[in-house]
Amino acid sequence: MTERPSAGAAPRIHTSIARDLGVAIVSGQYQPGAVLPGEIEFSAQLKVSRSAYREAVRMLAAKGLVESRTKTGTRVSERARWNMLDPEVLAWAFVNEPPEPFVRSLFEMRLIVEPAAAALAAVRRTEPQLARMRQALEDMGRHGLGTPEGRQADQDFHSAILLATGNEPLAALSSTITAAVRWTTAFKYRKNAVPRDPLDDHGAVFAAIAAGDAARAREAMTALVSLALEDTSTVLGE
Amino acid sequence: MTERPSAGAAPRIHTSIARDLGVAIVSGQYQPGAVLPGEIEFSAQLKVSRSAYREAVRMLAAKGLVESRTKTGTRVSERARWNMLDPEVLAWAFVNEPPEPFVRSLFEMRLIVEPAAAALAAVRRTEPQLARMRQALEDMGRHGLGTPEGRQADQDFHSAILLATGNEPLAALSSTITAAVRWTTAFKYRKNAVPRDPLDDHGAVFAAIAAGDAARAREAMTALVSLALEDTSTVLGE
DNA sequence: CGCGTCTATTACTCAGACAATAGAGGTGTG
DNA sequence: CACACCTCTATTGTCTGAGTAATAGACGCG
Repeated sequence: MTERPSAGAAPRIHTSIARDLGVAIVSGQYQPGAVLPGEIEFSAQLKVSRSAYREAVRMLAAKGLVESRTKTGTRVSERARWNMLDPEVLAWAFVNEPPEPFVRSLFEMRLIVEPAAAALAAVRRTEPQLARMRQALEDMGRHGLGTPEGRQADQDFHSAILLATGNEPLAALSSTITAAVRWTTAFKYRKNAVPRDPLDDHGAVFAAIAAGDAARAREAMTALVSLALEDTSTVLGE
Repeated sequence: MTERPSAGAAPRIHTSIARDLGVAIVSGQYQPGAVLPGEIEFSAQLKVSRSAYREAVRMLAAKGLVESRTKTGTRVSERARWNMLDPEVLAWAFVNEPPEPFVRSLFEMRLIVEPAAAALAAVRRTEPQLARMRQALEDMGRHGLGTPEGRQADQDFHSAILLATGNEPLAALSSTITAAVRWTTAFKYRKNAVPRDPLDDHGAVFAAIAAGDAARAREAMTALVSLALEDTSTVLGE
């Protein structure tokens, strides 16, 4: 991308409060249906002003995690209302170790979306988009997935494909899927389970997209995600 | 669902401000990169307090529509950062007539996600989930898509299938897809283009899921969405 | 012409008050 | 005793006004 994601942003209190509360909620520390302490009490407890606390709650409400009503208070929404596709919510889910079925669900979603996206991208990709995939692939090879640069390149590769579908809602899944890629990859390396080098898999996808071969792109991407799931499964202890 | 969606909620100022601004942004009234007027000026212009205005901005920021930084001000984010899968953002996009390629993209996404979801649901659905689909189907038949009740039943049907995949991230797409269903259906009827009765298509999907036949469920759902796209296409003037 | 410094602008944070709402519990009436 | 209605209170919502912190851009210096 054109700018670094986590640089230059000063730490704002309402943001960090939202993050802390969000993590607590998605990790089950506050169960759905539970009501948070009142604004005055809770904001005092957190040592912040009521305004800052309220802004944090508004952010969580915008992501579907909580609902506020007068007199009733602010309560954690039922899980079905959570916006799990929101990149931030997904990131919060990976702060603590997420439950194994959840990780599996993410791969299942990737297995549905990414092969189809690769097929579309094979037909619609523009030259600059292709160049971006090539660049990402090259960076992956140079740095390896052990380095932050390499992982960034991995995410860029997947993101570029979704972007190349020319489908805005699909592209919106890009941030979700790259987040999933990021956390699962980091997860694997945290466990010191060094997997196969996935460079060949990525290369096959790229070749198919470059050739404009939709069917082959779909197959190659299916293989890629399946193998990534296998790698992760061994780490999850199956 | 267990509760009415739009009932019992008192109109809160920050919510309506967020809605108005959100609509203005997604409809292109504020271009990406444009900076909004300063907090003090803009809140005065909107005749609300700074707190209410700020809470509205926090909500928009949580959905990726704007970014605030000191000195720079609050500016509209680039479209790629927008969380188009957020149900509210999607709803805002349909307040004004959305561009035709966007509607088409939504159907393209549904064509990717829903058949796969139907296939999963055919294998994993529980008896209560099946009952909910049956109920929704029945309601659709009784009320017809011309009535709000019938449309609600249509959404419930699609929602129930996504829920029955047992995949939480996929289920999160439920609110997005039902929103898409809702607006495109309303759109068709607004144009007085009364389409075929889609009840048979839905019935075929249900039968396949009830029978546990994943392949047939996938095909039936593909047919359903394709036909819905055709109906919408004629309205869009092709 | 490059680079550090200064300043003005902007969002951010805080504090305290009042309004509006909804639930609880009491009250009156049949 | 049952039930509808009313009041009362706790909680979020809204407003005002002030002060703080960060930073983009101007400015001056080497």
